[in-house]
Amino acid sequence: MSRPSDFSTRVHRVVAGIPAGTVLTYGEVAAEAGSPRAARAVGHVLSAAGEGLPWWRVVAADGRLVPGLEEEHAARLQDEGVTCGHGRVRTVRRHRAGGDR
DNA sequence: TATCTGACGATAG
DNA sequence: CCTATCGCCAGAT
Repeated sequence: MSRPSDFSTRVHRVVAGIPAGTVLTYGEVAAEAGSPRAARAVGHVLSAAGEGLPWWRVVAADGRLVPGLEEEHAARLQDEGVTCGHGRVRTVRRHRAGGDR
């Protein structure tokens, strides 16, 4: 069957598996998808993704939110328990223990 | 098939 | 804080 590349499917699967209140970085998602260097490709996939995919749970490595959708992104994150500020994530509940930095 | 673009990451200045 | 550069990958034209 035609598949939109294993990557896009992998990314969709990973992002859809992110628990609420948790945020992962593009690099983390890319690594989970099978390519730790495909952070850029992940962003591309998310931009092409539609509803059903919690793209807002994916943020940049430096905590930066999506350019152009900072309001939307921040609103959704805060709705799940993530605090944001100035287009940037504040409190992050990473899927990895340890806390934030 | 080639080229450009982009919701990236890291380093350097 | 900012911009600039390199490296990486997938999608669109």
